[in-house]
Amino acid sequence: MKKKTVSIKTIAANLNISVTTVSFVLNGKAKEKHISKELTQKVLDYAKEVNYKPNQIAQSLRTGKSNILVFMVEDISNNFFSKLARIIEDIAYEKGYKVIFCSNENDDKKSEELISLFKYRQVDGFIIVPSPGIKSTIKELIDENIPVVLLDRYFADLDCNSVVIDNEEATFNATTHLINNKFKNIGFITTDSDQTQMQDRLGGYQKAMTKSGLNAQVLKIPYIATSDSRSKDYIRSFLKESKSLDSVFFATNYLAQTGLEVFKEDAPHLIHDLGIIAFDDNELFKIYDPTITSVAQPLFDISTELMKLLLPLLKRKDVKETTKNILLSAELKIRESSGAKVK
Amino acid sequence: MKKKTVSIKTIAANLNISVTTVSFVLNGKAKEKHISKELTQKVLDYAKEVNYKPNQIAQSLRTGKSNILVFMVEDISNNFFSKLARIIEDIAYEKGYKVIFCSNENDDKKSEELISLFKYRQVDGFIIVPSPGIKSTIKELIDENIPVVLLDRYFADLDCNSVVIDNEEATFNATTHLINNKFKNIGFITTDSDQTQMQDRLGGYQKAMTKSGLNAQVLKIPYIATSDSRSKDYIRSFLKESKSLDSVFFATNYLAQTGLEVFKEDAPHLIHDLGIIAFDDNELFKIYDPTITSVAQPLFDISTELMKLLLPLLKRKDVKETTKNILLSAELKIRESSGAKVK
DNA sequence: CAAACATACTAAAACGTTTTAGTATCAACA
DNA sequence: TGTTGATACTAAAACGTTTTAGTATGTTTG
Repeated sequence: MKKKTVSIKTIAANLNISVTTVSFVLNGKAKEKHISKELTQKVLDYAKEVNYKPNQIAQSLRTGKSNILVFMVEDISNNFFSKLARIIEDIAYEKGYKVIFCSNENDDKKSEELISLFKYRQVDGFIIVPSPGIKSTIKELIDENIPVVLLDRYFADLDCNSVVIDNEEATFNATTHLINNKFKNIGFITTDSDQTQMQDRLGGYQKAMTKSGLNAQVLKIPYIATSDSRSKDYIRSFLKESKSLDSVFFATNYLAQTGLEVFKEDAPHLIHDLGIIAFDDNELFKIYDPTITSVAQPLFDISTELMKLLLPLLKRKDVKETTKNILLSAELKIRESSGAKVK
Repeated sequence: MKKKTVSIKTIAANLNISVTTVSFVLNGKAKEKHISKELTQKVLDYAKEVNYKPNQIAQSLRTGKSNILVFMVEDISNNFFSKLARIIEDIAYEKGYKVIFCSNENDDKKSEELISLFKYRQVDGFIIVPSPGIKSTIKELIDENIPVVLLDRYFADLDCNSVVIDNEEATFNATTHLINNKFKNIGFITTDSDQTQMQDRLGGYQKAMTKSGLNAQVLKIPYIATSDSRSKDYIRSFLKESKSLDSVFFATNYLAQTGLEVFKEDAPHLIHDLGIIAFDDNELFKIYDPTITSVAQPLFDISTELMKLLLPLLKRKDVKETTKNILLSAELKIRESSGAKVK
């Protein structure tokens, strides 16, 4: 009935030895600390018998390590981030870390609150998709020697570990692919954001257009208008204004989704008539009609690189010694929607 | 340089009072414990000045509460679960709880490992999508007075809080909808699982078929074969064997995805010719061609009901007092794919 | 004027670990 | 014979809180 949780203390008491000895044995320091073979075995056996599990809270308090990592993204329900989360979860658990996920909605205030929250919760490390204005907060973390790796975007003039894809290369290649397929009036639909990933994506598109002597046609949707209804209106106007468009490049997965919805609602034929490329792949793109060409980020590589950066930092005394910026290439999944079916 | 973290002890020392007093004030017990207005204010002011944040690990150790909840699902990268996660995250944070997500892959061993892990990590409560064989593990949790709410499925003969949708009603209605639209040879593609949610879904389908005097045609794909390639083969055979099928009902979102892929690969016309319903909605279904009819689970209601059950338990002494089993209705999103376009 | 009560504050234990700085015993060496 | 060194073990502090059980005053009350 009164099933007391078994602690090191109870083990020590029941075996008539000190807690120190028990602790040493349980931490595998028996040899080093000159605990006899017999006693060591006795403790081990007894611990197993009573199913002893260390109280990790107590361990954390004493050691200052919580074995908890934070994975902070824009929105955990976004397919891209949840897929990453799944992979990171596996790697972390294998290494004895648990992961707390949270969504910052790309909002500075929320990001800062969450970071502060977890800092005082003594988490061991952060993987962060930073909102635009938290450079100084990130810097503080680093200065306090707390391991951080940035994901998806970074701050140009902040020396911080990061894993991002080569967005410029990706959109350059994708745009070039459209151009090679005889598309000429390629519209680029993006968000009005200063963040590196969006700037780079825009840059790659512009570079490809310029290189081919084509006219860039860009729609920047204010970030506030990400709510479906309003961004649909922006897209509608854009399509109306630039009547000559023969193809559209969506710079994020949710924009692609919204855009396809607009097509579906207003003029279904556009889905077949226009060339379409979406940034970020989706499982359903390959079974859409037409199948949708997309820029697929290497989920597995991103996750493993993130953890390859973060894990060593957790052991390190000085976090700042070496910072690395990993740049990965995205893969263009060429499907029907970018095919050579010019009007 | 030497930025010592500020603790209750340093506050007490600097103010020349006892830690007890500081603790009382900081916990809002000043009045109750007869701390004078002046001193109370002094402590409050000083704490703010030095930006004191309690060490939650220490608090947890002392109080036995971690303010951490576990949200354990089959696969956090599955759209259904990640959407739920996002909502639950918000509710939890608002109430001062953090959430650890984990994926059990519907595997008993992994589920048990994770539960054990978190139990000894002193999490305050669990939301669990249980794998088939962990009834006794769940029972142990309850017996140890640890708050648990089951999600999506449950154990028939275990008295445990749960939030599930009325799967039988949902598939009954959906199947009936197909029947009303003149479909007669309706195939039901599901997994070979004994779990309640799958049994109920099958049951609802069968009930509707029987009621209309139609012949049930069911494909049960072994759970092990959930890997794409093998389940595709099962679906292919099923379509070949039952040549007369005029419609298909997919019992899970990943089966729908796999099925649509098979159509796309083998006989694209089927997507338009067959009646199609998928269990679980997907953002892209409403922009597919044809748009796909689906059974949409009420994500918001499920999440809020889960938290409405769990939160009070966290405060309660005895978890077993009242257990509630919440049954929610799913919504049939009627779209083109189930329309009256019989061959 | 003593007992009772209210007010203002605190010492110290407790939560369950880890780790430093020991002690005690015995053998070996010189 | 006394120092050195290895072996086997432990007491107690520390991590930062919360909380129980106080103490020391001053103020009513019968």
